[in-house]
Amino acid sequence: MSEKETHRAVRSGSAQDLTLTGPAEDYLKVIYEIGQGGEAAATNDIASELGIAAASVSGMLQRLARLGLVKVERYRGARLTSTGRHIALQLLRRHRIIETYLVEKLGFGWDDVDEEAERLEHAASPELVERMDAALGHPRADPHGAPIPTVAGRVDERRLSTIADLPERAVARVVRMSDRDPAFLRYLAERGILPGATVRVESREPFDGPITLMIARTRHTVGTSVAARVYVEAEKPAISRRRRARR
Amino acid sequence: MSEKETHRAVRSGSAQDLTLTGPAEDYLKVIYEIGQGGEAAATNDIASELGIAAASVSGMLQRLARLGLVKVERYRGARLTSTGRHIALQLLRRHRIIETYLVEKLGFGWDDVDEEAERLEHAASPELVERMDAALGHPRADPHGAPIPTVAGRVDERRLSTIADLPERAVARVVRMSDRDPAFLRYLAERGILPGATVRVESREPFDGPITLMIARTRHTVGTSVAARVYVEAEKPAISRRRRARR
DNA sequence: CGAATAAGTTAGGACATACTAAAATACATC
DNA sequence: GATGTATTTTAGTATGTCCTAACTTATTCG
Repeated sequence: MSEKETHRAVRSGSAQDLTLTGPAEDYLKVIYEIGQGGEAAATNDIASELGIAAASVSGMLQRLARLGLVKVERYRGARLTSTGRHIALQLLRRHRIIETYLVEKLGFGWDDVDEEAERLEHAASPELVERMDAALGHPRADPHGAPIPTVAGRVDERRLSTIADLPERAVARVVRMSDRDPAFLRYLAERGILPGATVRVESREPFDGPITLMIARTRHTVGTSVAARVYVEAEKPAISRRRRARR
Repeated sequence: MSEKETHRAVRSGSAQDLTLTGPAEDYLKVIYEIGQGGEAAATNDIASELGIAAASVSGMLQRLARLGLVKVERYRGARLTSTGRHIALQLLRRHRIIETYLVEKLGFGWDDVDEEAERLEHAASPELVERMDAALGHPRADPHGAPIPTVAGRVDERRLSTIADLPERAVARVVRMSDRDPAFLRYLAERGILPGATVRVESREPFDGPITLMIARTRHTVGTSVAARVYVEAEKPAISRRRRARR
């Protein structure tokens, strides 16, 4: 049977018969996001990501551990169990499908959509999410380039480099950007830094100085804190490959 | 400033700067629905509508009274203030627009949609609801015939009669039906009892006995508890009027 | 009218979530 | 390896929501 659930009627958790509250789901999500590279998520990092006090996180981690969703090493941080991971991925799936739906079908701005999805993801039933997914034609990524996990919980977890990692003269394709801050997203959009765009690093100032980029034949200079939040992939341009093979 | 809100991040309440939790919103909604005719909503009625203990309602009513959303007369029931009424109407607007959207745009069954909307209405921002409303072309009623309040809080509150009120040989147009119970809605749909349908009372058995109806040239017999949950409006059919006038 | 019943309220708890303040542990550095 | 700082946990408290059990008020009916 499921845990006692006092307030919050939330649709049933995907994996088990387990029904989680909205806040509990949020913990799992940020633990997943922080712990991407396999490391444990630190209490403080979870707290600052959720905007709550570290002490509150300690308490909740114990609860999640009791539920078998995370493993906690005292003073060392938390790691998702496979059940916890599965729930987190379903939540990400929900979030990203909802975001995409709001942008594609209801005309929301890409900078504006995260907050709305943040609330809806806890209320939307699996059925609703699958219907949205079908209406969208089963997209692979959300408007910010984040990959959408499958119902089975599979997702592309490659660690991408950011513009801040690129050497001078490198050419790369923008894949994804962090999506929380609307002002940041508007800043990017104004400069054509969108998923799919090609950027070339013209020059970099030392000591984490500004980076000058060429985007769609226009030069733009951005700071490192911006550059570090834009993920890119090496261009694999079919043309140059073919050309090389021919020669 | 707004009330302290511990858990539950809910989009801001429409009227004031006041932000309510989901459960609190639900109380306002059922108090509105019960108190339609201007009477106070009894504690027990609220409790059974929400599926909780009467004692819990007493407590919550005091809280809502403190917030200025209801007026409570001890041992006599609760009545919405104008602020409370406004919030309740906005919630109904949300609920009904969401229901309509889910049916029209995402292929949900009309019998199936209430529960989903029940959860989403607490998470959807006013902006989302307005976008759905626009996408639907500003419908006046939801799929069960319930009128959608305007943003200003106006709504058709005429008290309709039900099939159970109709005398023999009466002809009426189905306007609306209660929407909670999926099985009930499927039962109606199978018999063509849908908003807009015309029904004629063929015969009624006394002592609240079954009622035989003619719907789209087919005879159906229904019990009074069904008949009492289907709201109708007098047909204003030029034909039958003319006939009577002739006699 | 007065007693039985129905309806509503208070008392006392539980649980999930959050807080602050104080104590415990870990880490980094001399 | 001792010590200072940063991180984490514990202790104690608050709020919203709900419960059961016991009490109070209202209503109904002989």
